[in-house]
Amino acid sequence: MAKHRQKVTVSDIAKRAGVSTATVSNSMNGTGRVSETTRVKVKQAMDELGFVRDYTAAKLRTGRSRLVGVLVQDIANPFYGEFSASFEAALSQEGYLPIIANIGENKERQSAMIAEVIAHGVAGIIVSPSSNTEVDDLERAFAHEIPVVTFVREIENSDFDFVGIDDYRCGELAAKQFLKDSHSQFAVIGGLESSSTGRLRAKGFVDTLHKAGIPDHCIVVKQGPQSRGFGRESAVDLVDAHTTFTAVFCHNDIVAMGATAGFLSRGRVIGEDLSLIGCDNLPEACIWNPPLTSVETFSRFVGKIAADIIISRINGDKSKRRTVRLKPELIERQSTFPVTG
Amino acid sequence: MAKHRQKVTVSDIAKRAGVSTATVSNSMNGTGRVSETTRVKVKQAMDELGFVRDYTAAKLRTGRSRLVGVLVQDIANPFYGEFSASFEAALSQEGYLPIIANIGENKERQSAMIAEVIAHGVAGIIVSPSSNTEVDDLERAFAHEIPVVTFVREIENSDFDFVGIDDYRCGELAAKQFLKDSHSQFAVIGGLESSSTGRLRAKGFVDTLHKAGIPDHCIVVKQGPQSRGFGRESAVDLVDAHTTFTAVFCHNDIVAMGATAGFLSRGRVIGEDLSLIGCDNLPEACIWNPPLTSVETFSRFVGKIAADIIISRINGDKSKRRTVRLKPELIERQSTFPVTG
DNA sequence: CTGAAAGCGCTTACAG
DNA sequence: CTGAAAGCGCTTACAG
Repeated sequence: MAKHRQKVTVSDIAKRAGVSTATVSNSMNGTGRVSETTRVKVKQAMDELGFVRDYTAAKLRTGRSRLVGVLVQDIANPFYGEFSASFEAALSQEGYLPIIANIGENKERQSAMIAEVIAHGVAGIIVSPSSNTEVDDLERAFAHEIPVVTFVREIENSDFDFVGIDDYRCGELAAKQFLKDSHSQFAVIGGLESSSTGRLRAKGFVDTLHKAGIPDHCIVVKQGPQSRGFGRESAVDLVDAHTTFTAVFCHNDIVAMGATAGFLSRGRVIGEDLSLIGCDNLPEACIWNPPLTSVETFSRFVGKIAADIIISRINGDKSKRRTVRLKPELIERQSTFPVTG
Repeated sequence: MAKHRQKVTVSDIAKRAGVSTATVSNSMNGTGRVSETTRVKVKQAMDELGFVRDYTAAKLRTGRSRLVGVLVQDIANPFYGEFSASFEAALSQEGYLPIIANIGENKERQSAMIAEVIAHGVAGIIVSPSSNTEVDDLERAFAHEIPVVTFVREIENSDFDFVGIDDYRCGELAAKQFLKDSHSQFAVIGGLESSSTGRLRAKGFVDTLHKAGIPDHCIVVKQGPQSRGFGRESAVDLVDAHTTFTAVFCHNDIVAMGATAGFLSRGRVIGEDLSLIGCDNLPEACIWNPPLTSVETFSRFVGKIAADIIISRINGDKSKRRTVRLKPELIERQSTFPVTG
């Protein structure tokens, strides 16, 4: 095992290579003009001494850093897992690394974590805002001139760049599938009115049913968090309350998973007694029981695009607000089926 | 929207509060002795001016930081998602934040990312090592006196703390279940010989079968990466090669998912034609088709314990190597069933 | 209990 | 193309 060595600094390299610290810095950053021979000498000195640069010192001096703050509801949700993997890949290709924090639906923690990542000197922040977030809550970053990109959930009337899915269309696609299958009584489970995704997915669903002449009393809506637990409880509650419906639209696949289990616990089998549609099309959805009909929301694209936008903002892009809304696609599987008779 | 303000520094606070910078620093860090009245004055000045401390400057001066590097194979794997959520929660409670990087099975990227997080000044590193990783590959961190904790995959004969599961026992549990169900021909899919998890899970499985008198020619082993794709391909290959077996042990649930789909594409239905056991007991496993029998590997506990260990090391704990191997538990569901006749 | 000053490791005008 | 020196925002002996 190697000895613990003293930290090797730019000035050590400078001495070893017989040049100034300025030249070492220019050489490793590709700035200024450095002759080819000097560059080689510097490189060699670095290798010999085992130099590891200190971004911390560089950040202090320049104000620039290669860290990006990532604030998500819950990294354990596979949607965010896929998102993060894709985001991290794009980021690291450009020499950046993510600092990740879970914030749930907790606005106070969101504010605290924004302050925290700023204190750590991030060059930018991407955030899937907690429900009820208003412009002011993310304001602090602007005061520090740190670019902010929102994703998945949009903050209306804000200057924040946004990348996500057309959530209204998600609900619309689900409703159209159910109408095609001749359903006439419906339930919606999950999604918070206080988040754009919750509001818009439900609205797209309900509006589309209304347009098809379905009256309000044939649609029951259970709003709530995007968790397995909420999906399960809601399913049980609906059955126990003798609510009648044959088609269930879940806010996302995690909720759908909970609901599937909840219905099963009350003897209602998805794909036989009930049709069910989720949202996100998680990789596992195709082997669920039954294989889940779900609306694809392209987590990996969202991650890639979010990375592209934040990097361009970090690099000084001052153009006006950018919003990207991907078109969702419904993937039909065996959890939905036509009503017969 | 607030004006872009100048950065507020400790010396601004000092001026505003009518004290020295030393007093401001002591006041916010709880170091030295500061009178109650002074502390209040300083706090007030910070609030008025909107002070956000700069950890970067503090790190440069003290050498201490509140960032931890997290290197995983793939954050999109729900096992690592659950792990990270739990790890981040425990970490942030102590005022630390994770920098996350995916490294896959790429040793070069692993080395590069270790250097990278060190350059970013992390206080510690936790890593689930790429296959074939040797002590030397993680050595660099020690040279910088940065504590390293390995998880999931163990590097034998190393000084690195380790937290993970008893992988040999995972294989043993799966084998015992199959034997109890009277199977006599077996397949193993996934897991690399060059990683401790791959090697030990397979070994535990095969050893247990041997002990029960099962000859080698009744066990086929398909080693490979822990991916859906490998699971799918292997399943197809096994069927196409007319290999006979009724019981399949998959390295983890992700591989099991791919294998399930692969077998299905060749007309072999898990739970009817074949018994299958996965590893990790992902939250979704209970609603798969069929509900998956899986060995629980306690991702959340692993995350919590990893956080506890790295924090104690950061805080100067110099005691000898710590290894934690959690006992796995088999959760029986409908993907396994007794052979009849 | 408080203040003045040095220094962490970089980068960057500036002068050569 | 290169070098000497200042300074980023903190913390920490040290002197009072």
